[in-house]
Amino acid sequence: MTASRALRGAADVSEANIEKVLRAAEEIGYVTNHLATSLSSQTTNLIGVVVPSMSNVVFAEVLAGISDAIQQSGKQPVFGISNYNAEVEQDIIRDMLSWRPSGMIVTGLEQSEQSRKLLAGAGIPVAQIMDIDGEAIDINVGLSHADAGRDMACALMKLGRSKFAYIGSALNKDVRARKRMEGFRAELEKGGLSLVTSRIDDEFSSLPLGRALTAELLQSGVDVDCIYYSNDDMAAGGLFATMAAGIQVPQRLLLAGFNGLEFLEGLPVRLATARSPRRQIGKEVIRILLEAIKHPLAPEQRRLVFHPEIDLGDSSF
Amino acid sequence: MTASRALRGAADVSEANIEKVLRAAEEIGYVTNHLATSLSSQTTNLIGVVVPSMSNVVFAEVLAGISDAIQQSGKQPVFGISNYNAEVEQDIIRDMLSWRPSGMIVTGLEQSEQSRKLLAGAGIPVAQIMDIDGEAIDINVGLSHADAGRDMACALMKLGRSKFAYIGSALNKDVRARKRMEGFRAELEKGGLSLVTSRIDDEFSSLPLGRALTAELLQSGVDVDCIYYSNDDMAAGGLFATMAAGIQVPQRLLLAGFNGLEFLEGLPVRLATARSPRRQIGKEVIRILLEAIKHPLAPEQRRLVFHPEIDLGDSSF
DNA sequence: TCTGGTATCGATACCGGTACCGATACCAGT
DNA sequence: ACTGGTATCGGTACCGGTATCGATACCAGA
Repeated sequence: MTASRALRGAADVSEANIEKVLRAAEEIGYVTNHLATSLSSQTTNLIGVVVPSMSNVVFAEVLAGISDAIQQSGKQPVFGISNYNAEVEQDIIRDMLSWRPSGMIVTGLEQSEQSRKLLAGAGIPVAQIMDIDGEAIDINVGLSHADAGRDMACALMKLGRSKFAYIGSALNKDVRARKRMEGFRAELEKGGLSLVTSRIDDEFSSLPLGRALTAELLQSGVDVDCIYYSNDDMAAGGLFATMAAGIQVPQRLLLAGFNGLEFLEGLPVRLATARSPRRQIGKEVIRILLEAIKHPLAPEQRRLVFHPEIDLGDSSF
Repeated sequence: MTASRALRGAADVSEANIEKVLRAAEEIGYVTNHLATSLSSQTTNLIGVVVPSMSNVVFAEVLAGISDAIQQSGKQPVFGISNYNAEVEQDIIRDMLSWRPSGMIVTGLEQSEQSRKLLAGAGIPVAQIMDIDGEAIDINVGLSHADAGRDMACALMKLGRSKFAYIGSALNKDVRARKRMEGFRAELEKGGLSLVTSRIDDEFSSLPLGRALTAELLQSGVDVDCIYYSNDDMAAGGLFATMAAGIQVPQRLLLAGFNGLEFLEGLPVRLATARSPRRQIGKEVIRILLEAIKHPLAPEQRRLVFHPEIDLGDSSF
């Protein structure tokens, strides 16, 4: 017991003994067994985090935000990747819960029925991030993607654009991209307009895919003056398709994406986009979750909504 | 005990009892306590994985490869991010070991003395990935970055280029980029050449940074016909700087990067690069590690070297 | 000298599983 | 009836810590 206390820096141990224990620990290369610690104390320092993908910079940055914010707290994040698959997600959640984490963070609001039940019944704070269009289990930090789509449509119409196309990918998997598209379309219709055409692929979004779909659309000869993309990667690909086709962006054709990724700033043309507060979401969800671990939170403290700022880039005039 | 056996699907339990136990478990929402399981059985299904960054697509893809390959095995990866900081890495390693994982994967060969001691003394298989230029603790899967730099220099000289510049960033942190640069320079010198100029920044590599450094170099008026970048992101940024300056790539100025990232395929010009086998490294290190967990491996089985293939893109003629 | 307070220490019972091994039931063979 | 094998089950110790609480030593004050 004295050794245990000494190692944990607890009170009620004499200096001499602390010294002795630490030296002995050093000597034998002692490493705490967290399994025993956690089992015995009935608490862990684990925070489970489930995201759909890591190749996507957006989630990489959310995780970075989480990593940073969690540093001081003594907690440790454990990451899982669901590959946009609800069943995989459910397995990951079940597995994470079996380690008795002190909190959970999952992406989006669309978990399987079983996942929701597991999370709700775990007796720990659960945060759903990125999206707020739907009903949350407990804590909810994110933005309205439907609104993001609407806002962009609104801004683009204000710039005088009227012949819109949409280019996206994997909408069946990426719920949030779909919500943006639907919001975008709804707003167009409110303005008396509608999508002239669209291209939607099953693959995941990427720069080359954006380029290919855009090239195809341009070749089809349809007359459009603005393309809304599922995200920045796709839009950047679109830019290169227009460059190859000799089309002036944004003068003749305005391209708009979503996320406000850093690499946009290096492109030949500054495309329109909306900045998603990725790092901030990571940071804030940790702050709220850590509080919730300490004591129950009021409903209004369990929800944090961000409003992404639209950046029209070179398209602003 | 019967319940324990039934839940684990072990032998020696009657059908009737299995049924009964499973139903009861379902009813009370039983979730295994992995802490207890692991403490008792003295083994875990955890594999610790430490990478320097996740925003970098390269590591995201390595992790994806690891995730995929590990699926069937019943093991579970636990990721940690060191932010290119050896002290942070050491803390992460110590913390991971305290969970008694059955294997560890760390990035690169340059760990702190203490980290190496911890890993070597953990009594589990340890794999170091990405880099092979140095001495490994146990298992080593990767490529020679020094060779990658040399090979690229060799290929570029063969194309008749002679006035070389280097543009890179954060070389003090990114050891592998530095090794490429050094290999590149060594090979130039072997060919009787040397770097005309170079630009090295302290920030992490990014497309905008590559663009800025390249623009600066171009403005300085130094006469070069080829720039070697620390990686593809930087090179892509360089491409946009040359486009803005009206310089023909690759005819007048050849740009070369490293990694062979997917997004290069969407750019207006196909830059020179060398494909790093990122997913494969992830896949193979898991294969080897899982074997090593089962039984000790001979030295030659503990080392796997990849040879990145050079792709000159549009520069090939 | 006795009492009570403070600082320090250690015995013991868990935490929730699994390994190990002995117990039990049942059946076939002799 | 007895023996031995097989299938199934459960008691007990233990994994490596921590919580709890009582024991001990020492000192100041009455």
